Amino acid sequence: MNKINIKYLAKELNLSISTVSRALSDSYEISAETKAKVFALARQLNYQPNPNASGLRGQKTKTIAIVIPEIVNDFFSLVISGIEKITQEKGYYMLVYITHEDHSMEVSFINSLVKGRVDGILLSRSSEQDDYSHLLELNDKGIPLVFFDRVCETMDNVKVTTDNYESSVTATQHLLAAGCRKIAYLQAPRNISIGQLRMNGYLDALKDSPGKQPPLVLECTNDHDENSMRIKKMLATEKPDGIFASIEKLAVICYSVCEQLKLRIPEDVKIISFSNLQTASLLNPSLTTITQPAFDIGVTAARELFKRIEKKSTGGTAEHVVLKSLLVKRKSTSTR
Amino acid sequence: MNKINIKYLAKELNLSISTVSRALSDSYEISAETKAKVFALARQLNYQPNPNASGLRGQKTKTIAIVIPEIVNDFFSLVISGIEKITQEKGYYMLVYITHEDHSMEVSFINSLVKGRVDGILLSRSSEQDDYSHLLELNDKGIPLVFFDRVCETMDNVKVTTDNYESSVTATQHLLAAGCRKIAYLQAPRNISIGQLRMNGYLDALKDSPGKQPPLVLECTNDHDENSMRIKKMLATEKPDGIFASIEKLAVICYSVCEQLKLRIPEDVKIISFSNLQTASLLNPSLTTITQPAFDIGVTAARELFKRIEKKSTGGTAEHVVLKSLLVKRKSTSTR
DNA sequence: GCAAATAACGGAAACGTTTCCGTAAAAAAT
DNA sequence: ATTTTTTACGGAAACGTTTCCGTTATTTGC
Repeated sequence: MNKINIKYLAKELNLSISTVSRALSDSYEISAETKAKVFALARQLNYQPNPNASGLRGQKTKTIAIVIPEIVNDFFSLVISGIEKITQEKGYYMLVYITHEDHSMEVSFINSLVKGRVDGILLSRSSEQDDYSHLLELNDKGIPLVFFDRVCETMDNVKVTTDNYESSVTATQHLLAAGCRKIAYLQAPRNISIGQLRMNGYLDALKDSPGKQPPLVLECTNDHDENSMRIKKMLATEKPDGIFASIEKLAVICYSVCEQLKLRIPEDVKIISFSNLQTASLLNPSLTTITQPAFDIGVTAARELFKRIEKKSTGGTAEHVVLKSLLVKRKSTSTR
Repeated sequence: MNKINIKYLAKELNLSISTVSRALSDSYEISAETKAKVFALARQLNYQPNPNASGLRGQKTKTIAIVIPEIVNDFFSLVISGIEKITQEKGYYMLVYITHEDHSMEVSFINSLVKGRVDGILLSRSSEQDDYSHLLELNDKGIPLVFFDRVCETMDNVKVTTDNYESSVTATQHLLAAGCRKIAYLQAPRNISIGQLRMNGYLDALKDSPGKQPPLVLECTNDHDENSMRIKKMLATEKPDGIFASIEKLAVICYSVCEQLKLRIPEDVKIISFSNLQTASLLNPSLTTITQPAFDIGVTAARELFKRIEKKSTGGTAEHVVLKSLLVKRKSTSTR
């Protein structure tokens, strides 16, 4: 039924297959009149080249893959938006894969991509395991790979992140300036690359502070209820007057826990968090955030990827693009 | 460099190409020993079939497309999650396209898919224009198409929606029971299929109410600031004591506007909205919602799609699956 | 005015699968 | 003991492109 292929066009126009193909790709070898005729018929019949055939022949797919840990999350949604914008501009397709923070899913998915299903990959690592042989294989096969947000420090690929360390310093200083004397840091589970940077920012800011208050780090897990319990216990025993959540999810838990413990925000405890929550300003009370330029991260990462795809030079200058996050002050850290 | 194909395996094992291919697909024509040998080597060399080649030969792509109006939205994120779950189970890939509520983008994307890039399509319509010839073409070409949420009523494809009408009745009755005497309905822009159903529920609920209060419908646009202005004006002049937002975005605007006008929620005006906001319970005040089973919508729609893909019978029984939404009562409609 | 360059096109190979068809040997049926 | 069936495999076509190599005409160079 789908007989509108090059062969059909060729027969219809009394031309050879190669001529039609060349005409469609606007080759210089074809006369203007012939091109016009071919284009006219192609448009009239709504000819669309078979992607499998061109992909098979040219080893191109016009498709990129994006691998993320989760999707019900405004940060990743915004990143996807940004990537999608560039992808559409370039006329490419976007394959989405969600690892659900499961390293083995990341591995199996990447392994299924090494065979030329996509022209390039955008990746935010699931959990920061030491094992990244599956990613090295991509480099071996020459498939461009660009990291964003949760990168692999030890690999020599392009990375797009934000100024995690500096932002953490800023956030901590903001809490200090708001009068906090005991600031707890909620550490996100298993993601060394950004997690370590953020924590270092917190630690260093405390170290440089006038009061030199000792750090109070609460390690969190991937389990919501477990985190809730730990935070509740920490709030009850340690009684911090400031909380710095390294990820949004933990800040949200704090809100619930504070309500349970009848702790008032910001009077009893001030809260700040890395977050891209669209409704941050509508929360009760509105949440002070370090907001990452998520959309720009997507745009930038995609642009970097297409540079490699088009140049076909995967190696070489492995830049590290760092975008700036923004401190948005709201009521959860207000002094009154 | 990517020389690990069937031909290579065949040469290595001293077998013919066809034998290897059949062994890999577990054909009954191949002896157990041969299969074992082939599998062993394939696994050892991490052989992955070339998707373009199999796609070209078999007209299969192991890929589906999902087309949505936007992605920075918990409803659609959750739907994607559900779809992705099934897609992973089936070993398929998922192409994502965002139309940004632009009908022409929907058309051009669908047109680029008719040529066998995907085995099936999941679609939530952008704006409900009358023109759906591009979708009819999919049926002509035999590419399975399943609608979800924003469906095309007049087409004979599978549709997965929620009980929009009944939920709207419930929501309106909830406001009535909370004592509202003047309930405004915020109508979402341009999407007849669910929009009309939801509004009808509101209208009918009012009609059947004891007070028989007249309807108060505010038509909204796709422009945030414009909506904000209209809502502010409506609140100031009409002074409703209840607001029923047909989509989440409009409810969020109400929160901002109410703050500007110093209107207290729920004392001065109660608000209910269709919404899948994850942070609904953390808003100031927490928002009463009609919550759609977004994840289930994704799962169901994907299952329906795979039924058609596997049966290869696009026509036939075009069911309409209706899932139930849930009324979650929170403070924005509390009576005290 | 003849060799050389160019313009415009056709034939066919190649990409990696899957599958139709064929066929030798072994097993089963008569 | 011969015919028929089954088992297990090989050869080659086909999917729809792109591109390498020709091959004619026509134009250009000298």
